[in-house]
Amino acid sequence: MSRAFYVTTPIYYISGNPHIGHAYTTVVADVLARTARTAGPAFFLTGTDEHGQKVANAAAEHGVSPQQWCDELVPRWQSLFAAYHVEYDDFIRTTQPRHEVKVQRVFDRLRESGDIYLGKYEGWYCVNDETFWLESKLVEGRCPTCGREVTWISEDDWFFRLSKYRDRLLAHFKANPDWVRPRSVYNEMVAILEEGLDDLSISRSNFDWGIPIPGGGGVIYVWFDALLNYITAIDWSENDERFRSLWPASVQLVGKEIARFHTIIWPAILWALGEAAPEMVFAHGWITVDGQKMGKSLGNAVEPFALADRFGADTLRYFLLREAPFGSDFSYSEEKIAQRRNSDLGNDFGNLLNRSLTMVKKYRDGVVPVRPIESTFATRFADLPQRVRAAIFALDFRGALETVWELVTALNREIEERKPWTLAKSGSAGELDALLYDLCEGLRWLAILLHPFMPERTAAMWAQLGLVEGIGDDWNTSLRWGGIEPGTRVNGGEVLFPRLELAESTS
RNA sequence: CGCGGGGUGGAGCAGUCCGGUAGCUCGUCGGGCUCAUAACCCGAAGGUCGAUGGUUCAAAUCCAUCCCCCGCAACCA
Repeated sequence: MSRAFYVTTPIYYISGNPHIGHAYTTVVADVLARTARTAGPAFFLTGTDEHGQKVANAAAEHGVSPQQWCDELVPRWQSLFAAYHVEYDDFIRTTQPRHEVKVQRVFDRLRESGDIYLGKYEGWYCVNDETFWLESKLVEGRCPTCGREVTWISEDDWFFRLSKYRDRLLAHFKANPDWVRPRSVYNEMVAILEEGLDDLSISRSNFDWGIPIPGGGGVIYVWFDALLNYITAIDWSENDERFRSLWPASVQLVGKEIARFHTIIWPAILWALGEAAPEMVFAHGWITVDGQKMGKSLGNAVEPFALADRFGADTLRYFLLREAPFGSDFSYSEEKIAQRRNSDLGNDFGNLLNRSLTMVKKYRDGVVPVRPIESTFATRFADLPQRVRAAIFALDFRGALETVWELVTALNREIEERKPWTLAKSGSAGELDALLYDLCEGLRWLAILLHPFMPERTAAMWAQLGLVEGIGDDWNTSLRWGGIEPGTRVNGGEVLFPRLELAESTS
């Protein structure tokens, strides 16, 4: 049995509320998973990262225990994903026993094998940032990030022997130039490796909100804990058959700021355990606002729930994937969302549905006419599904959508060229039948092809076409020209993407 | 000399790795059509590809220097 397509998002650190960036990554994973499911088994994991001092602090500020804090926040993340029509297969929380026992098991095994050892950590430490600094990084003896005083710390810590894997990592990068994408991130990681690696301190003893180190001696460093979620969730060390059916992951999505954890530390940990590195780590760019990075600390984070209410989740999903090449930063603005919505979704796509169904009703009493003997569309777009799918699996979502739009444009053009209103008047019934059939069939294709991107709107469209099931079926069978049954009664209905009036722009 | 990304018609971007008519979307202007969400279709205008120098028959693309913007630097996707 071949392995399932396994895609992961980072697990989200719940020191605050979710913002649109979290929805972005998760939506991308959802599109991948939905597309993969049209070809075979797929598994989509997301979740929350709940340990560490910042969570403990946030909880303390609100007068609740860290566990209570997490329990209250997790539903917000889950409802965010629901609001964006994300269907994950599993949601892991790092405070769940299924995770904690396996993290401790990893710790024990690596301590036995010698990849985790007890050493002495000495250095300058900034309490505020929870960060150790090299003497050379300090700015006038103070923390380079927050400017506060740093203190000299000397303590016994557990270390992961990261340096041991440096040569193997470098060789892995050289041998697999596409395993980390995009290229810019790959280059950056290679540069880091070429500079050399230090062993990684993986224990913390100045706070206790974390997974206890087996045998005592503090808690496990939150990143070491968090990275392991990708294998603890799929039964590593407990159900080998299941684990082997999913690991190594097909695609692990991360933000570019955490690429080093996922492409250097993570494979090293996996190798220490005797497991394979993921097949691909893709580090995407940031959504920026006015050219500035969006984030909690800047206070310019976009509130994702109100946005979904205002524009519709599917419009946002489309916008996020269409606007920029995946991997690059892109700037966000409501004006751009509205433009995409009106132009691509309303004018081109939604209006195509509307005008086509109107004609079917007007000229053929709402019934899909007889199948034409042959259709130029059948040959012209025979390879469209493969091209779309290939682009999606290459994580070129913009390219995939542009490819789909070739069909949108072709159908609009076909109407213009063959002038059904003239055919109706001149009594060219056969020709009109053939055209209307192709339009309905083309719309059926569009609903299927766009379903991974806009699951809700395409489902509505499916119903308007008078279709009931099969929108998510295997493309190999569903995307053959001529699939819609003659005699199908179309329903029509609400305008799919009503035009949005743009806010008056004075600039 | 910390690391990295970017500067292409009015706006936003692709193209740069593997030199050889500068492409796309939006906007603007003109025309067509009337099935449709003033939507759709056709056509046009508009760029010395950040600057300078170099390599070459040929540079947005390769090399060098410089200017400007931005991100990262062990707990922000």
